[in-house]
Amino acid sequence: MHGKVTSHDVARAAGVSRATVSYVLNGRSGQSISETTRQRVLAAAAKLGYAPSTAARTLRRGQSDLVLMLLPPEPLGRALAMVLDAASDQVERYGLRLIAHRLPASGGAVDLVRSLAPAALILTTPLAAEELAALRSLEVPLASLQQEMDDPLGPDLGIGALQVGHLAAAGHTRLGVAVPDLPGYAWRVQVRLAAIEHACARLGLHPPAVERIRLEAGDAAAAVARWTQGPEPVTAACAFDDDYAFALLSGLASHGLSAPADLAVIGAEDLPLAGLAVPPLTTVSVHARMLGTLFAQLAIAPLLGADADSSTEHVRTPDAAPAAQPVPPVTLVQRASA
Amino acid sequence: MHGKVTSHDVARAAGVSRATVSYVLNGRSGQSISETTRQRVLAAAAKLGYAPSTAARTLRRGQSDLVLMLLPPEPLGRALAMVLDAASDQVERYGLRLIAHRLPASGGAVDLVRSLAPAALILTTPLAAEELAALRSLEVPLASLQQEMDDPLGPDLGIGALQVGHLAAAGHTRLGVAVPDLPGYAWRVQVRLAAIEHACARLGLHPPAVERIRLEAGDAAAAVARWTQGPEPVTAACAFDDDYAFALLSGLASHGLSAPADLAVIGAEDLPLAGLAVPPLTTVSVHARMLGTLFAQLAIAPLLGADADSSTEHVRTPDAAPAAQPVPPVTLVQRASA
DNA sequence: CACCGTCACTTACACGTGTAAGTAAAGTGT
DNA sequence: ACACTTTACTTACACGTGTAAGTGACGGTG
Repeated sequence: MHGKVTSHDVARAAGVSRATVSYVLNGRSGQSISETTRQRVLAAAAKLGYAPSTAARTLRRGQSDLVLMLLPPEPLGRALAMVLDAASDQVERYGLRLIAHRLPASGGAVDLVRSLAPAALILTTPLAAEELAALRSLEVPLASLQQEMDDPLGPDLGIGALQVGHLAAAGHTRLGVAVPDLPGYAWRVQVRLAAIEHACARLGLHPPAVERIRLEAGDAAAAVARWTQGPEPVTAACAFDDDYAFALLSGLASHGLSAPADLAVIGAEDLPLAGLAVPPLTTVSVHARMLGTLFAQLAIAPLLGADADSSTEHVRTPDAAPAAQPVPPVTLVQRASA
Repeated sequence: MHGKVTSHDVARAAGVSRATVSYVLNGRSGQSISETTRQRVLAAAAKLGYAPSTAARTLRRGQSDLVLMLLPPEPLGRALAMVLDAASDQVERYGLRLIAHRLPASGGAVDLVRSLAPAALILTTPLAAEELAALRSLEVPLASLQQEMDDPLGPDLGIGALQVGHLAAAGHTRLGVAVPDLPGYAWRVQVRLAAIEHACARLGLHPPAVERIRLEAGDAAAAVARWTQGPEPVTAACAFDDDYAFALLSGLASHGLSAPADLAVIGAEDLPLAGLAVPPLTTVSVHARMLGTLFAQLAIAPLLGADADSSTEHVRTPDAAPAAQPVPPVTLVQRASA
């Protein structure tokens, strides 16, 4: 009952051959097993606490039952944490398991995937083009924020467009943008800025005034000062994050100003804290759980399609219908700050 | 260069036997290999892009090079995300890999560990006693927040004691505590409350007045009202989290009160936002990165000790000295709110 | 009674790796 | 010149699993 329990042990305990055990536990269709021995095997397996070795099973099948989620090198934000959560739930409905690995900045994703042989891959962080190409050539089903999301909503999920749209509808024409200047966030910042600039151009607004700040009152205050002074002041600002929106509110307060009168502020992510700010923060809510479910679905879909093939029929169909909902993954949450 | 590259392919390309490539790549000490063939093998492996199959290697060794970190069912907070980050860094210095798996509420940790055969285990979430016992009997090196941290600092890392100590030093004798009422946080809440109650008793304060609230302005305002009204009002409050501290500040504001005059408020976690609150939040900083490093070290240590044994000598010694620092993992950050 | 199909299994092999044991040639000591 | 160590490999096996192919026994049909 302790150390290692193999199917051989189960077979001996049940008084049958090892193959029989395998047939019983995997419910192979082509084979017929009498009900009595089937029960005997099941009982023996349960009693011994048998858990098949993923290593051996993976070696045999050429593919494991793990879905690998690659995380960005920077620490996870709340949104990504919930994506992980939801994806994990979804993946388990198919009898698979989700594991996450933080990708070091040095790369090495390809080797990991080669050696782990996961059933599917979920990318939540951008990769070098050649690394991505190498991954694709590995024939592992792959869902990527970088790529798959390119078409439907743009790689920033439409956050930038929603922010700009709301501010423009309120009559603002000169916008500011506050983003982190940390290297780890470079790609996401670039994507967001592109989306915001595109939206401004489409709506006929002036090009946005970008400020790269640290998450400190001083930095935020300086940015606010640069925006609000001068002949043609910025009247509204998009924050990269609710965190940065908080920083802007704090910066305003340190000048004796406040939102939305002196500067409208809109955040992104809808943190639990957003409603507690003074004034309550208008923000863009990211339905992270839904995104996670969607990602998992995208990654697993090819495995289901190949159900007819002999290679990957170990993927269970789920109990309840999962059906990725067509709800937009981001929505505006209007409060008082913009 | 595409699909699967096995050591057999490398051997053929280098014109040697498969065993030779294994000896070369694993740098076995007992064997002697001529420098010329060694280079030939290395070149062939690099050219073909060979990555050894973890499955086969794990099967052979009986133990994989993965360190498994089990995450709680609830979404990760910032602190835990940074623990993951740091642990991942530390583990990779030893040539191992860290993967994280979100533990479903239903359990099933034992089966996962049995089948994955990880080199070590890091628990960041409590398990049922019997499940923990089963894990321990698996002989996998295990570092657990639940257990290992019991002695040095108590399972709440000393956060509660630090909070109470600071408030007591400022002359407060009647304290309130604000904690979440979400079921997912039940264990952590219980641990924190125990620590706070213990600290209050030790310092001769009155037993704390506990309020279980949701992260909403209304709930927080009600809690503040119950504390501040009455014949013997609470004058200071410990929040479970900086999030809950923000909620308390918001609750105070909605009554026209403010910290620390009407109610001193102390948080925990030192979010980036903490310094941006009005007033800036006094809080307990958790050195999450250091904790992560420490955990990883704790988990890996048994593998290093067994270096003399033949079982697990594939763990590399790190390039730089890692040396878990004896710095306390939590420190007080005094700002204005308490 | 011979024949055939179905049932309920068992035997045998492959997956890719690490490593103990074997082997042939070259070097070394007396 | 012969034994004996050292060098530089190769051959062979085991890890635990999934599954194709094989094997009796049994039941039914001609």
